[in-house]
Amino acid sequence: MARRDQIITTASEILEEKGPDGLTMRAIAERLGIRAPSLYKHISDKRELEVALIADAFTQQTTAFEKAIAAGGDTAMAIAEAYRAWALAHRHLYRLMNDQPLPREDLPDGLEDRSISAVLGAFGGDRDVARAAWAFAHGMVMLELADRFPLHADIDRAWRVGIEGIVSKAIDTPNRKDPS
Amino acid sequence: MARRDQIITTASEILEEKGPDGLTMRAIAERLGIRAPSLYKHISDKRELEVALIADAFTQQTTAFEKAIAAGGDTAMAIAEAYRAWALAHRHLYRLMNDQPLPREDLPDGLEDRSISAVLGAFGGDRDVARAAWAFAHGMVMLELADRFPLHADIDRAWRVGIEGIVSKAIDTPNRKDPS
DNA sequence: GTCTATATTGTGATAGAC
DNA sequence: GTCTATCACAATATAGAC
Repeated sequence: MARRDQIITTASEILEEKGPDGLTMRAIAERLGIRAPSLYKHISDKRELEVALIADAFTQQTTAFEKAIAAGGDTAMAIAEAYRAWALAHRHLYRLMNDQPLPREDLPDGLEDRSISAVLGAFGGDRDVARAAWAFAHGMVMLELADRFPLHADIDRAWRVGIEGIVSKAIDTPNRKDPS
Repeated sequence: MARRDQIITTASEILEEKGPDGLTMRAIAERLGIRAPSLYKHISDKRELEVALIADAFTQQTTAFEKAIAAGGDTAMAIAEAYRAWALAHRHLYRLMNDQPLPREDLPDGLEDRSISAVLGAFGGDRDVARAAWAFAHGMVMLELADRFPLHADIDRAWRVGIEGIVSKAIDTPNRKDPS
């Protein structure tokens, strides 16, 4: 594996283990057995590293959606479960990729379209409904990651209520298209 | 105004203007015309300051809900609009208060109950439905604050779809109570 | 492609004089 | 309750030798 790829892989491991504050150039270098300044022979700055992590994350997430849809069943709920599972398994990466504007220029070509078209069918092709479902899922995940739900809260039922309620609006108006 | 209160007020102004990275002890002191070490005669550390900001924020937000409800109309949608408006007007404070576990011990007594009971009626008294609505609102706001919606997205319609869809689940099962 | 040495900048916080 | 002086630490990044 090329050194650059090792650096990115190592960075992603450290991010998940130690959180964003633990992701320092020194920490990456140390785990690779080299000194921090040597990293700059392979990447130009830390931001380039973050962007690479975000791009990888999106590819992973899209693949997870496609798998969930291929498995069949209630599509919207299956996507929601895949969304939650992926986020909880990559909590720091999830925040990194969703807490700032998308670096679209640096994402693999066509990835965003691939992700959207995988998911859109489950919401009657209505992009506003799909966006509402996305926002709901994002909110549920962020609140769970931040430990903001009370202990006794029935998180599974909140997911069902939200997804079913929003999907029902898609069925009401199945032919709406996105303005462009 | 007591010095301690001046410090908290100043901190909140700086947070909103410069974001969390701009909120330094030196910046607060400078705006007050004193030196940073002097702040420690009034507060014990920076965390105490943050907690005070969070407590103030909750009081403000709860009052905003109560006003929206008192104004009448579609209650759930009115609360949603108040939620969005408050968050957009206090973007950094909003993140500070929702991105970490609640420091419940340091909040004014009864405030959380006051907020919940104000809002719960709009969701048929069903706490899971109310939680779903909260998550939806949180997700919408976070994505809007992070600039993650495309320019042409119809954000108002997404809000309507989400709130109406979730509220409809409350009407389906109006008598459900929270487990305790 | 790695190293050492270092620049630069920043943070929260304490000691002790006045 | 304010000050000066300073600690202790950490971060990203560059220069230049090897």
